[in-house]
Amino acid sequence: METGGVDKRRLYELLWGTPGGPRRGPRPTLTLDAIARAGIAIADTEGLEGLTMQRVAESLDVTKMALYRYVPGKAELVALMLETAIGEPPPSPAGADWRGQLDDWTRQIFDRFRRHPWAHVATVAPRVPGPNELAWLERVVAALTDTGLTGGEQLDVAVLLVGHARNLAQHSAAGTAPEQGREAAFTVLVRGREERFPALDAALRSIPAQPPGDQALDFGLARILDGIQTLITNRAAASRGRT
Amino acid sequence: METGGVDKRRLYELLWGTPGGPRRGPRPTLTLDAIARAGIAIADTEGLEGLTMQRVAESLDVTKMALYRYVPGKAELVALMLETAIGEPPPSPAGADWRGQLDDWTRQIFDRFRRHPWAHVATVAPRVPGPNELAWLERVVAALTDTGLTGGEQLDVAVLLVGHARNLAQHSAAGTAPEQGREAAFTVLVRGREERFPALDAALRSIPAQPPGDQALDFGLARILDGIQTLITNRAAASRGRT
DNA sequence: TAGAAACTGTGTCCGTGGGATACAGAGTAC
DNA sequence: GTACTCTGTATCCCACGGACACAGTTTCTA
Repeated sequence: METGGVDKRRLYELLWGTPGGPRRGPRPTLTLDAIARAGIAIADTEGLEGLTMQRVAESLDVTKMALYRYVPGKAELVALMLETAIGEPPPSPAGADWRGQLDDWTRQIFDRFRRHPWAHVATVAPRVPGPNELAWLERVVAALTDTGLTGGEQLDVAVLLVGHARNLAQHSAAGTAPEQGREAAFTVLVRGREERFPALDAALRSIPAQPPGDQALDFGLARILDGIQTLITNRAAASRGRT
Repeated sequence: METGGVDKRRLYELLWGTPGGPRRGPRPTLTLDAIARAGIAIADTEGLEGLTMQRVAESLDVTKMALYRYVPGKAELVALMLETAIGEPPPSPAGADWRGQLDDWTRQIFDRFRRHPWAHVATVAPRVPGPNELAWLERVVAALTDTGLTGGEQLDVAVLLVGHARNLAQHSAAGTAPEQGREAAFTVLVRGREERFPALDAALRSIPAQPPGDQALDFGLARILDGIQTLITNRAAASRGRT
């Protein structure tokens, strides 16, 4: 249960360390990558609660304790899984402006989070970011270079976008459940209590059916990008006015 | 460890049920509210990992198993804690337009999430919303009535805002740690690898010092509200053009 | 070429935490 | 007063994370 204590020193080595030269002793039968992928496979289907050192070991045909030769503990394993699951960022769309790049970026990372629902939980606690995670961040900042935004604002945009993608991926994963989306649950709860939630009742009634795709992702992303657009435009205007 | 299985039937009764009439047998020594508050006190200081049925029971001077007379399990306890910790939504600011209301709403719920960092984790899994949670949602939808947005869009706005507040509350809580904010950690990692993360390096260099307050919250919130503003304006213009 | 050193995988053990179950006492309805 | 029902408790079980000592294997060195 002790998933809170993370050995930062060893975790850094795990994420950023190089394979290293020849070593003495018997050859390792496993690799960090194989362990991470085995863990990802389990967590993808059963969630982080179903992720057990025992089960990871079983799927690799080793004993539970053998894993501890590679990974300090479960918390570090999850961190490694996260870095592997996110992977390297895909190439930016060629010839796109900042808006096109950020739009694509957000959908790409949304896709990663949706494929690995446990990643949301894994990213809640403050953590040591891995190379892939920093590479994704680099993309956002690079897209915003020369837009007039400060460095801090560029990072704020990244926080805003990844937060939205992560949040909506969670909703999307929840919608996969047989309960047919959150709106249905809301409707059931509001029914019979319309006088207590009048606006909510009206809103729910106006929704024709379960919207198919990632409508909430699109909606929020468009609002956010519009808002950034406004800032860039206003700042450029102010800058021109000052000179 | 079995925190995944939630008894929806009993959870609904727990959150929405009425106290009920006189019962036979000895009087209960505890109340649901007292249990929830005891759990909140523990989780606020030690996180959900430190929340143990044993510890909750100890702080109430009862046996661990006594709690199971009130709560089906730990998962349901956390759900009850969440509903209690969020509480009823505060009154809307008088005379504010939709933007003022949503701005205030977001900061209020941000405050709740910041005071109870475990709430982020507790809201990851799909769950049965309680009366307080629905009341908060009602506020957003009510604020957006008569803005021209559809019911679905009003809900999307709520998702967007609560996601942002929750996301930033997590960052804020992480900043409370002695590590002095995430930017510092990024800087350390980027140092020596500037050729790999050039844009990120430039952005980090341009940040003078740790910004004091909730700058990222303000930034994202302003962008989101600007984006909603744009949508409302454009739709109103289109509507006028059509008539 | 023979240790010696270092590393890997394993078996065993422990602490902790969630939860089931059976039971004794307390309070209420008839 | 008696039967019924509800409460709190004591005891038990199992799953899981992790420590530790040991045996086997490979490589470096004398």
